[in-house]
Amino acid sequence: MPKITFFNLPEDKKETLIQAAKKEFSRVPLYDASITNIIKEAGIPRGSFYQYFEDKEDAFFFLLNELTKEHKYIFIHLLSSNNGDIFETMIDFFRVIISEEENFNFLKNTFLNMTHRIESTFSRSFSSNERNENFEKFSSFIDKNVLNISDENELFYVFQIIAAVTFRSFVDKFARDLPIEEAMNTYLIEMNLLKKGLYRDSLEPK
Amino acid sequence: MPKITFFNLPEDKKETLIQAAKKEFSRVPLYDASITNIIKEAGIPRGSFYQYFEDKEDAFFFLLNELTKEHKYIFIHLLSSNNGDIFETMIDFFRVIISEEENFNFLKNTFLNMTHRIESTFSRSFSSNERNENFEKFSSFIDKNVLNISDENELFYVFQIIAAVTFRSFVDKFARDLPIEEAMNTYLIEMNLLKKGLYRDSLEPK
DNA sequence: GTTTTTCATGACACCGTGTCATTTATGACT
DNA sequence: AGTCATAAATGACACGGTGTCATGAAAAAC
Repeated sequence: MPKITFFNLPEDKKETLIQAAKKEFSRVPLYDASITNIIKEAGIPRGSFYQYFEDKEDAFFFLLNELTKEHKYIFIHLLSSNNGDIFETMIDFFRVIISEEENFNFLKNTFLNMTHRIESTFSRSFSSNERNENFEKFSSFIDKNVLNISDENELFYVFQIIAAVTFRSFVDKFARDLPIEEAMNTYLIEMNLLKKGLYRDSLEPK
Repeated sequence: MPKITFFNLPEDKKETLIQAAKKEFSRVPLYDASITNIIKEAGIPRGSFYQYFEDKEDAFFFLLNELTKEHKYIFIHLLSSNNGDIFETMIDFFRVIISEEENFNFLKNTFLNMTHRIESTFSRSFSSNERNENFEKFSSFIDKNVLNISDENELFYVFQIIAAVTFRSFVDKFARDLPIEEAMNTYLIEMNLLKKGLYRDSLEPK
């Protein structure tokens, strides 16, 4: 978390700083980003940066968190407009994220360098890798009737699977610079395979 | 790829260097690793390191590639002993990898900092995110009768899905330091969900 | 208007990387 | 066994980036 000093900053200076950081993290991934570039862009002295943030990571995760909050809002909205259908929601959500122009390069750098720590932060937007408040909250919105689960417990694993495949699809989209429709087609195929299952039931062939 | 000079090295010196690098990359992930530590451990001057490798990454990916070759060998062996059943094979494979004592910390650091580049390298052991020779080769070993696919083309996506979920399970195991049996249980549950499908067919309720 | 707390600033110490000029080893050819 | 050419070894050093800290300015409190 940024230091209190950062939050006390006048709105415009804060915004300048945020934009400068965003620009640098859009240029290169976290580990290649340089504080020197950020302060040059923002026009502040080096010492000030450390007045506001612990370090480079602190600034990065602050931005990522902000972005994630927006995504979470979008996700909940979509879930409700799809009447709790998790698959339809994921498909809509996938399209929204890969269509974002504003954050394209930031997202690209982030997805292509998705450490576990980054993934955990990002996951908060639509699922979670731990059973926390978030999971409980989302869980209540989900239509469980259409899911092939025997108890509430299995829902957690269903989430995990969908999240894993979705993450991978994001990475693929950015890594291979797929056009939106091509990424969507692939994602749709994978979601359908997930729905119907990968295994053929030997009792009812075909 | 390491430079020719490295491969020309006498076997024992090469081995010393490999062990030193492995030790450093087991201590910390790629980006935190220091060449200084590696050369100190190996007892060679700084300049020599650059005689052998392009840089830190070069050494890391060399090690990762070596490890991946072993994994690939294990995977093919398991696939054959399971008569081409991809699910049984993955489950055996998962257990083998998380049980490795020798490379535990190296793997942990690698999985928790799985950039796209690292994932691509690692993927070569059991699948691939591109349709390359590897995929074709593995494809021929797979028993497609038990899979719920209509054509050879869908097999690729089935692979993608299984790989995504498996990766995520690896990361989870290392991130939460799960005991082997607990990680196995979770993995089994997820593989079963993948097999039977996440969606309930509304035409045949329950 | 004085004291106290908060914020701004940039020089600097520190550390790691990658380079390069110089030295040393190897070994082929005569 | 000497000359030459190629390959390998070496460590000092330049460069660049990070984080700190002492000092000064500003704001707020009283």
